[in-house]
Amino acid sequence: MLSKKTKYGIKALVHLAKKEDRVPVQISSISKAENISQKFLESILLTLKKNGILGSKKGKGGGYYLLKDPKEIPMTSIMRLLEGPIAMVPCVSLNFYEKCDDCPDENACAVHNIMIKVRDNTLEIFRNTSLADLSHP
Amino acid sequence: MLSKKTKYGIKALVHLAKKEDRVPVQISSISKAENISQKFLESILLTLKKNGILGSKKGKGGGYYLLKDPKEIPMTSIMRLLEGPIAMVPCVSLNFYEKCDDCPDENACAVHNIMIKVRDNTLEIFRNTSLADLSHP
DNA sequence: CCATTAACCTATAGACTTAGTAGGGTAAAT
DNA sequence: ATTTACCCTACTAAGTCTATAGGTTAATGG
Repeated sequence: MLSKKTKYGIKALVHLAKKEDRVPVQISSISKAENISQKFLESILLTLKKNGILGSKKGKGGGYYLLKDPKEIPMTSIMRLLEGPIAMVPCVSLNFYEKCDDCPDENACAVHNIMIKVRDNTLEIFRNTSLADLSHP
Repeated sequence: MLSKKTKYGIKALVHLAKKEDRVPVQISSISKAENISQKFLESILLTLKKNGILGSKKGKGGGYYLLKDPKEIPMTSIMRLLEGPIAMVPCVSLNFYEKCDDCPDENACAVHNIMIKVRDNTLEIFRNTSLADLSHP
């Protein structure tokens, strides 16, 4: 299940991508338009900023804006940043790998093998979908 | 992320599917072979029994056994039973649908639309994978 | 018929995560 | 100087996950 954090984060990014110019948008503005708790959204936008997706400007007329072209922001980055691993099991995760305690041999594990398939499939979708694709469906 | 409940459940089912005959296998036996806490496994097998996947026999020589041919048990059933929805968001779930509080129009929602893609892809894999496929890789 | 075996059932608890809330501090425009 | 809005820390209520404990019921063997 996708966390609300990720869901809200994506919605906010799409909101920003839909603006043609790069004029800063205020948190309160996004929060109202997308029905997201302002304080919660604040923390989400902050992590997006710290990870190089968003820029911000303080003071009057300030707000958040995209640092890159929406075409250059793939879903994989957004998901890994907000949600964490894309794989359903840590032992098949590319970026967040962890060995299973109970599994003596990964290659012989039925769960492992099918979850690799699922991961590859999901990854393919996320790799081929950018923020730009999300913004004009 | 896949819960341990689901993971253990799949492992136990594969374990049973690998036995050629339908002789009952005891919880303790599966628990040892698969490195699963016995009591936890007990509750998992019980829900599999209540939902028509497994049969059981009490007393000496008792245990759990598959009720159907492994070919006839698709991953979709196992996943929905143990893990719940296959979709990443309730608003794109076929069997566990729920409307989002924050979303005025599902069809206009970017998250909704990409998650439908992911769901369809994952579903295709799970539909075309049976317990038999898991058991001889 | 009685002892043994193993499934069945209920309750509970510790650890962890989620989805926020509260409340202020800091920097930059005007 | 004052407004505006970003930035940060801490906390918490609720829920889920992963079990554990302990007793009950039913089948089998002698």
